[in-house]
Amino acid sequence: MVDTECQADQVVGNDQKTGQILDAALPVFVRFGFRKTSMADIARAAKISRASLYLSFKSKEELFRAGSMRAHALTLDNVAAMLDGQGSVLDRVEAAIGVFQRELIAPFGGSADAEELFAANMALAADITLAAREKLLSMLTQKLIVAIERKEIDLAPLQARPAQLANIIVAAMDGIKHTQWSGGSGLEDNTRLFMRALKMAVTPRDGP
Amino acid sequence: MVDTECQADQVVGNDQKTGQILDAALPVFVRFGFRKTSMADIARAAKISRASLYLSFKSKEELFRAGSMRAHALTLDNVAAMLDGQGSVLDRVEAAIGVFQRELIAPFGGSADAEELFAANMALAADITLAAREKLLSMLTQKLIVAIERKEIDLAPLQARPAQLANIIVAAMDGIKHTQWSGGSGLEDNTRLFMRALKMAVTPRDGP
DNA sequence: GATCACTAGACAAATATCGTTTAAGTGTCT
DNA sequence: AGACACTTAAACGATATTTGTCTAGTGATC
Repeated sequence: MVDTECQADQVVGNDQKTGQILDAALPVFVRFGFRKTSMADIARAAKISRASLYLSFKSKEELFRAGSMRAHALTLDNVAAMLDGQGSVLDRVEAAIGVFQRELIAPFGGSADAEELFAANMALAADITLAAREKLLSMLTQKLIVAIERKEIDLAPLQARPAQLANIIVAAMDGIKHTQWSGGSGLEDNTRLFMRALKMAVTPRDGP
Repeated sequence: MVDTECQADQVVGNDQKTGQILDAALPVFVRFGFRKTSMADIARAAKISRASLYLSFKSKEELFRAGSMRAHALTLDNVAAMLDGQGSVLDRVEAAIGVFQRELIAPFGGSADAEELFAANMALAADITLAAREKLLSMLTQKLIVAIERKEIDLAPLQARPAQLANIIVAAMDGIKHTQWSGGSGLEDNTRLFMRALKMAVTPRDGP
């Protein structure tokens, strides 16, 4: 599909210059959407010339793809950090998903242009988004497996395998997100409610 | 310079349709600035066809002028209400100026596009902005005169006439505004500080 | 059925943007 | 000084978008 050779370099901080450009470009994209954001806008935000942009990225599309990739990579780092933190598995999972939501969904939250940016992302960088979702899924699954081994949670009553559980968590998160876009109460509230229910379902009972 | 015949009709609620359009258009202008806002954007926001926009406004410029006029008119109404409220003159003046700042300055606050919108406003609707400033000035002056008659304040120590005092209040507000645009602490804090100082200067002393 | 308010769509002209190229401007290293 | 890498402003043709106008409708109300 897409050549991944040069992209990996431009994701985080490998190339310092591209990183700075993307850091400046992302807020502009978030604010104006893809279509209304011009290369001149990005150049101004990054405090370099428009010509220099084309030294680092060969098109607006590639720049956007790199930006999307960077945003996803940085968020996944933070998600991983959350999963390695303190507390019970499900608390950490909840916190991790909170990070994922806040950093990749909330910024575009609700406004009309959010749709455009989301659509552009799917049109130009669907593979990146899906890959990030896969990564999130595997990280969650891994943590769940560890928790099961430590008998911190028990999936037997649910008759679910770890990957399945991780799957419905992410799916629910996604569903809640889209619900909220059509106007609802709180994005985080619904997520927490779901996690609370889940926690009750998988917590081992010491009793008979 | 500018024919004021049809403008007065389109300011507040005289023509209901134009009012609805402007209410929808103003946030779009505030968000994207004049240049990046297209007639299609406004039509979408107002939930009417692009063609219909031209039935109410003969150009994007005229629509913007009408929008600017409406914003100023509505704000001046609120300012007048504040000036007719409770409390001492200077408290009411402070509150009124707070309204003026919040509704006409803060929305465009600080961001890079604010400059563009402000510049567009001055290029296309300078007369409206200046007229609003005149109106504000005369309203303040009127209230100060009444307060002086009631011996609520005393301008003699300052050796200032009411119009002069109103003038420096508005001028200071303007200066504070521009200072804050270059990044500072609080717009309202500085305004309040100024008003506090002013209050001490004009409050009559009962003593010897 | 006539009238009214509105709309979708097409249209030329004006404007904006994209991506490329050129020539010149930086500063650094030898 | 000269070679060098890096950046830039300016200009370019090629598209793409926006503006403002116009026509041929649609649907509701009288």
